[in-house]
Amino acid sequence: MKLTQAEWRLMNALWKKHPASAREIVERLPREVEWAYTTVKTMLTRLVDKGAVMEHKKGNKSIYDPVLTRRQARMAALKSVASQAFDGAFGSLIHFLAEDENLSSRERKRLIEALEAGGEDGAESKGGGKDD
Amino acid sequence: MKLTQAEWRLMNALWKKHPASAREIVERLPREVEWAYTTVKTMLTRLVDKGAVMEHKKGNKSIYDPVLTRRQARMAALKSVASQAFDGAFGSLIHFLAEDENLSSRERKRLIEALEAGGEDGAESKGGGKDD
DNA sequence: ATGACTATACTACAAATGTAGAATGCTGCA
DNA sequence: TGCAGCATTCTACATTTGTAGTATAGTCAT
Repeated sequence: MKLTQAEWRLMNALWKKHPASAREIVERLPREVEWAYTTVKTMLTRLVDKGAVMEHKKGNKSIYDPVLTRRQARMAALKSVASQAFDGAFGSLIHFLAEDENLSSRERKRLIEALEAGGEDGAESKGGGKDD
Repeated sequence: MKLTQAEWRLMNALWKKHPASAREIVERLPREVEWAYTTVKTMLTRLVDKGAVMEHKKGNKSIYDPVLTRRQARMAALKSVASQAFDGAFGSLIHFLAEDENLSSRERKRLIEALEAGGEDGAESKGGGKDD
């Protein structure tokens, strides 16, 4: 499931806390984003059509929940970049990043740790992955 | 400079070897991509308009060279994903990848090495980065 | 020269994306 | 019990993206 720029904004707001009404979502959007309420509604409808979001009526008003998880969306975004820009090779993407000289050495250290830890399928896979 | 999916295809073909004529580019596209010659021309024109490619007339025919380097394009793509999907934090993006259990431990090892090596601003910054 | 190609330039058009207004309907309060 | 205000639904429209056709013009071999 690929999200567009505008859709990411919406989804980010929804993932923050849900279920949420359109009104709540509007309020949570970053300051720079000044969308009309109806704009948000339109996009929510499109997201529902795409199956990324679920709509549920509480009386006459709609509340929304994500169906697509943040993790899934992130994965999809990265896969798409990898395939376009790195010959589909994830490794090559990561390598590119690892070489980025703008990465601070603090970051570097933390990453190395994450990499070392990530390998052992210990804590992660047992369902504890916070997903949305 | 952000490239679209189709533009990535063109640019990938152009980066392979340049300068190149539209005809040559068409031929280098991956098999699945069966674009009409004029389609490629149209897109090349758009890329020239965007400033990603440079056009140079040799007699009556056009030959093209990338202006945007592969490295730049990759950076831009990753920045865009980071900003949309990872709160703008590069580190967080990398972290996400580091945790991906599908990463083989060979990959993992290579990355750790790259990270350890990448820190020392040795060979890289002195202009040796192969760019396109 | 003229015909067969090939290249370029211009135009077209559908689908996706970003953005929002107008019409209509509910709802709670003065 | 009617209106002010918010929600929902429909419709609209500009821009970007993907894809290609047509018309025109240069070129090379006969």
